[in-house]
Amino acid sequence: MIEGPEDRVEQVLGLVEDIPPGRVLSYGDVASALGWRGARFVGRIMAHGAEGVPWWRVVRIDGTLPAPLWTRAVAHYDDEDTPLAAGGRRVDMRRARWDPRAG
DNA sequence: CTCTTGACGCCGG
DNA sequence: TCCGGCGCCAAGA
Repeated sequence: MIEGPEDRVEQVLGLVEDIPPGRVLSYGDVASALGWRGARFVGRIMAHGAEGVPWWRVVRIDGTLPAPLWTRAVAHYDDEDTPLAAGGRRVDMRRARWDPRAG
């Protein structure tokens, strides 16, 4: 199976769409789940082609997102009852982190 | 080809 | 807990 850049984008977006409401994955989680180690590369894909996918379900390892994005994401977290921590300033990774293998 | 730029992550202080 | 520094790796200039 030969994988080009296009396929990798498809794999990332496909996995992101599978994340259940109220749960999240870190950029690194997405990368390792697909067998890579470039978390930044996942971030780059999200920044460029994440239209149409639940982008707010992919956060940093510490449960945060860049300020401008966090502002928009909070509304979704409220909808999906995503567990937050630190006074609503970050996702509670211990409870919200999803295991792609367990499904 | 070299240098800069990130929706990242780990390690000190 | 909150920065700052450094490594990482593909894309663009």
